[in-house]
Amino acid sequence: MTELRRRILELLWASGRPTGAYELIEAVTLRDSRPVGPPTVYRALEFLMAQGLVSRINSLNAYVPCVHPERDHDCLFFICSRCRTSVELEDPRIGGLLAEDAAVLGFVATRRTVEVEGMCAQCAG
Amino acid sequence: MTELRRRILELLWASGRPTGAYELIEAVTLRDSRPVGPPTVYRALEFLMAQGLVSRINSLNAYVPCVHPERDHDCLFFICSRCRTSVELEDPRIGGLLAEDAAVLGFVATRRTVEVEGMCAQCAG
DNA sequence: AACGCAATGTTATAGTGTTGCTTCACCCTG
DNA sequence: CAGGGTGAAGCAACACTATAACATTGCGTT
Repeated sequence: MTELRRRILELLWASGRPTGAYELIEAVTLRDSRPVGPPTVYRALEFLMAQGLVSRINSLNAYVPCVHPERDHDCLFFICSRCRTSVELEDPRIGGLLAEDAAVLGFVATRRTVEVEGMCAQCAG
Repeated sequence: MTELRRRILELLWASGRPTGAYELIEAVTLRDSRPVGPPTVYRALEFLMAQGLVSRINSLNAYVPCVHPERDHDCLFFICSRCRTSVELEDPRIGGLLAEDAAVLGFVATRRTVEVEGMCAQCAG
């Protein structure tokens, strides 16, 4: 864990919502008062994802800090289209069903993406 | 359903694997011997998705024809990283669990993305 | 000092998607 | 048939997301 990587993780936590790579580039550039290129940030994100500290939300092209880095993440995301927040949840039953379906197909799974878009409780009123 | 939209749907079926928008642009351009711009293809894809005839695979930025356009699609995708094919499956139990989890959060779901990456039976040997 | 290695910097470019506006074809109505 | 409305498609430019290729830095080891 290096300075840059820690910084990006902090920025993600501080942001409180899924954050795009270019937003992070801008934020790091501002905070450190020096230009940071895309590859630098993408590499840091790649590292953080490999550690399970960050997840990518495919339907938004954005990144979020992972709530429970310690465990294997079976996590699903609920993404509010209104306020742009996301909630991460753990539901092992879903992983179980996916594993079951994969087994039927003879499919060897390596990664899962489960994302639900809609309106959060706050925004739905 | 217009000529262009039908053509794009045919190309997707013919391709047999998740296909990127720019691949489709190229294919239509070749087949019709005239240049087709991105907006044209993206609009057609949007239409086809609205009809439930096509789904977008977020983790690949690619599009696939939907296997069962008639039903509400609760579908999940198993995507082979080796041969680049994808298999669509229907498992209502997953939709059920997601609805349950959403209800706990007070979340009003509108769209789901469930994608599993790995190796298909053929490629896994 | 010389080397090896991992992380980061730099520049350019590839890939994906959208905006805004125009043009076309068709259908409807008078 | 003329005029007007509508939805689709054409077109140019641009915005956003991500990667390639190569150079540099810094640090630990020998």
